[in-house]
Amino acid sequence: MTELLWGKQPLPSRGPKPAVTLAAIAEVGIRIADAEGLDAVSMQRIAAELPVTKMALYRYVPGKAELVAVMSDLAMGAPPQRPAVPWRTSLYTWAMDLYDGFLLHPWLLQSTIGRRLLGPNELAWMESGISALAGSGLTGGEQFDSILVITSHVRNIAQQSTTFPGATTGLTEDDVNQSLAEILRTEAARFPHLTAALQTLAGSENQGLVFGLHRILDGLERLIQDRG
Amino acid sequence: MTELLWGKQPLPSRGPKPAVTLAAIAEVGIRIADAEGLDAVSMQRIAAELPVTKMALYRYVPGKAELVAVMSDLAMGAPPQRPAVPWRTSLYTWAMDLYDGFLLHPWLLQSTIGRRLLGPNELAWMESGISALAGSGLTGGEQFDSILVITSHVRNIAQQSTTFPGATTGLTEDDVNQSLAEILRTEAARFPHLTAALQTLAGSENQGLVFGLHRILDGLERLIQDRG
DNA sequence: GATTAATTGTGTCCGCTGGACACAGTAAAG
DNA sequence: CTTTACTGTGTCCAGCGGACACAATTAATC
Repeated sequence: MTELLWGKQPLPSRGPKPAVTLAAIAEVGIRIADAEGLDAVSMQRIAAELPVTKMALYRYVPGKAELVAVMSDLAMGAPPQRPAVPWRTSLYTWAMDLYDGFLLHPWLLQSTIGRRLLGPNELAWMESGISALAGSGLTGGEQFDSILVITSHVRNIAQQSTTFPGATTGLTEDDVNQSLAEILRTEAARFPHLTAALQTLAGSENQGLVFGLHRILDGLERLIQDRG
Repeated sequence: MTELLWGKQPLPSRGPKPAVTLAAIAEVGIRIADAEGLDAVSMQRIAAELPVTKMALYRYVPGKAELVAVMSDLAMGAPPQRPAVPWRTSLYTWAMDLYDGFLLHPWLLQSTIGRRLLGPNELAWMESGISALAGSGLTGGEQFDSILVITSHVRNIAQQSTTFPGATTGLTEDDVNQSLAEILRTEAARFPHLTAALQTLAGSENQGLVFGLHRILDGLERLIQDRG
């Protein structure tokens, strides 16, 4: 599996030339996932857009799970190179870059959950985030935990804001709000603080993203200052 | 759908008595998901543990997605009642309670992602979290965003720490670490800061959870103090 | 050059999934 | 007693991931 992700496949000597490549297979999968969601990606579907049949794909990848892992690391891409700036600015930009990536390939939110082996691009993203905190005085573990908190936040905001084909329930944000309003019309007594909070809700684009990001960075700042 | 989640089903007058109930169906689903993961939950499987056939289930629920939604809100349960304490302590406990819930039913991490209609229990959790910030001086939107950040963090930590049947790739944390160590043995030059951070990594149980939680709460504290 | 061994692509088959649909049985209202 | 509403069952379908045997192709070896 690690060999697949890192492209360290020993190329065979004998036998017919392969008709396709793992990268080409993954790219087709990415195209389908981008257009119709991760659920639309099936071995049949991928093979249909290549000059091979479904079963031929299993010569390049052991199973669908592994293929999705390869697709994910490929779609993630390398993190943008940014000039060296203070850690706070650097992490802010890093988070925004990450957010952009998730908007570009929303299915990554599905495919990169839970414990998994890390590919070169995902590791490069980690390296990029960690490097911002390299001279901060935090321990290695704290650096990891810090970028983990930021990643979690970015992920969940992206998950909420994006409406990507196939994966969600097909509900618009208005549907949810309308359902909530209807419920609170009859059950407001059970949820007083929630009802009150909804009165003063002025939703603007990306507000949740920057709000949470600033709170996390404020918290990190306090820790770093206490250390220094 | 809202009627399903909130149990507002108009009970019919004529016709045969239903052999089961929606709640009973959902409970069987929860038992299966707890034991074997969400992927093991199928209509066949549920029906096999009930005195009905698969197709009879569709008399109680329109489809599997809706059933999972009902299961989720039911398994979530009501948030524990806690005594009134300062907002910071209250949110800390709230986050820990949430974490415990996710460990109890790990599949909730799968089933409660993305935009969805809210059931009574999930709404009660929100109410409980919001109420901690009711007198803090934050706006309603800020209160929402605050508990959203905390929820994101708790979710992602739970996702990482739990090894629940069927859903994950079946990798242990050692597998991941070993793969990482092997990669860095040959590719350390590409990931210098990451390699350095790994040197001073002292992983202890729940460290990531409390670390991130304190950073977020520190950030909120600063905002609240600035307001007051 | 002929033979052997390794590798690729194909076709067939399987169990499983969610769900559509027609139909028979049951209970209450008229 | 008839009508009406409702429940449960059996059959059928397309699609999924994948196991497996088999033919075709190519390079290394004798």
